[in-house]
Amino acid sequence: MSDVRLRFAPSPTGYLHVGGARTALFNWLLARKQGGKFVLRIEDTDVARSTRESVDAILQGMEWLGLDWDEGPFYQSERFPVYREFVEKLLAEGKAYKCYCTPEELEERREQAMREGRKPKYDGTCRNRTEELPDRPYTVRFKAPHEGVTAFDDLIKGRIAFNNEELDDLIIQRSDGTPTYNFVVVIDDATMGITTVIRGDDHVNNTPRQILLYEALGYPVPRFAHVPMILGADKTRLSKRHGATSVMAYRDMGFLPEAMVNYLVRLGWSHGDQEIFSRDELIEKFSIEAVGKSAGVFNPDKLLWLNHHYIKESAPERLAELLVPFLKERGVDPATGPALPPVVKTLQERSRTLVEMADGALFYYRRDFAYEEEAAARHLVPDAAPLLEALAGKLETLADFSRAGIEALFKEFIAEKGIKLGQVGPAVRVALCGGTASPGIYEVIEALGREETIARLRRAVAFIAG
RNA sequence: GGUCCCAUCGUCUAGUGGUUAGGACACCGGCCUUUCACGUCGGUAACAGGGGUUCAAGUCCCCUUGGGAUCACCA
Repeated sequence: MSDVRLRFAPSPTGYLHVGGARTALFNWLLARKQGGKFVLRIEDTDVARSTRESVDAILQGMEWLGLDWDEGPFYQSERFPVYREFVEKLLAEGKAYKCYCTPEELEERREQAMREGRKPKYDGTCRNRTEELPDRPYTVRFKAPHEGVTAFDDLIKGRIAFNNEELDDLIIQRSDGTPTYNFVVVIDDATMGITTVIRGDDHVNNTPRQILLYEALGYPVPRFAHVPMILGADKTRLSKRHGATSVMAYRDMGFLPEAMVNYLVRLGWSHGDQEIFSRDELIEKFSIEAVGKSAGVFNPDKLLWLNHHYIKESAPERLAELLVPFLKERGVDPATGPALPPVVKTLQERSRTLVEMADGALFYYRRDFAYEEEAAARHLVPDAAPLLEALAGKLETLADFSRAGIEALFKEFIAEKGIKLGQVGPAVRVALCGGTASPGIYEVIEALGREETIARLRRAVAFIAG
């Protein structure tokens, strides 16, 4: 147990995307590794863009990935009084001031500054105003120092320094009385006792002004770790046009959460040459310092490979359960055919996703499937009919109806007939599965069961007969 | 444009001054095999460029180039 506290603070304006999920994962991992607390905070100060559905989608994504939180979710929209209090405090202490400049004036000065080649920052018109202007709308600005340097040691990027003259007096409260982002993050992280802030590196430029705020407020400055963003194949920010960006979309495409977690953590982080990590191993081995500094390209192929790996490793019973919705989507009720776990077992090695597995399982549950034309023409030929019929007869009386027993029967059968497996195997395969790509025929027969196997063999015989 | 960040195979990365620059995905070949896969063996493929520092530089420093982030009464 330690007093380390981390947080994930998404704004609920959409689903949980892979970038956010990775940030959440890093936070969660570090919290678990150090025996600290992981708090979840919903940044919904922008009431117009925030939705309940989005909050639910984010929570659902976190749950799917197995990222549980110890405190929260806290909602910023419920903490406005707290923020107001801190604004008043800064105002009273002279660390903030009321600014009466209108958006139009600001915009105009900004443009003029740009034209004259100066920095487009607040000119400080109201900074030293002594009298109040009642009845005029105002924003509250933080009085930032104009000199000196604000620096911090980023856990990922190393030391980063900014000259304070680059910063201007940021607005902490809008004219409608609501607080702004850079202010509430600081108040929240400070009052929630967050010790390490892990977030996307699009926030590094916000960090110095936030540090100044911590100092003005008298709170200790947390440690920062800015994680690089995730890119698409063309090296631009990952977006929908690169494919799915929602983690739940990956579940729907048949990915396992452990594959997603393993993929996400290895994108930007490594531990020697190791590629596969169990959850416990990650908690043990993860370290934020080992996260790389540069942005990384999201590689669907590698995700697929990892998913395939975890599908091969998973218990058939678990996979069977996860597979049901995919089967139903395809109009198959697994209760009407062979038991699912044995079926899954025949498909694990050749399925990279549950979608592929569901497609591969269809033939087990469809009795009147059409044979693939070319396969039927090549293998369901007159010569094969007596062999299939003989096989059906032998199978009827087979005592040991297991994979091994079935294989022994086939060996015996081809020895008797003086043929090779290649002369009857393909026909059996087409008869049973409808096509030429399938699991091994012994496994298929075992999974299908005696009765169904015989029925399919005889159906093929009838098909050959015309 | 200002500020800040980044830079090893196509991609994810190992590498903390001395390596035949390693692994993984993808790709290509061999083997295995009743199909498809799995597996296995092997192969192609990288230090952005230029200056320093050093006996020695992918590793340290500087510059260039290239990418990116950010500059709101959005988060």
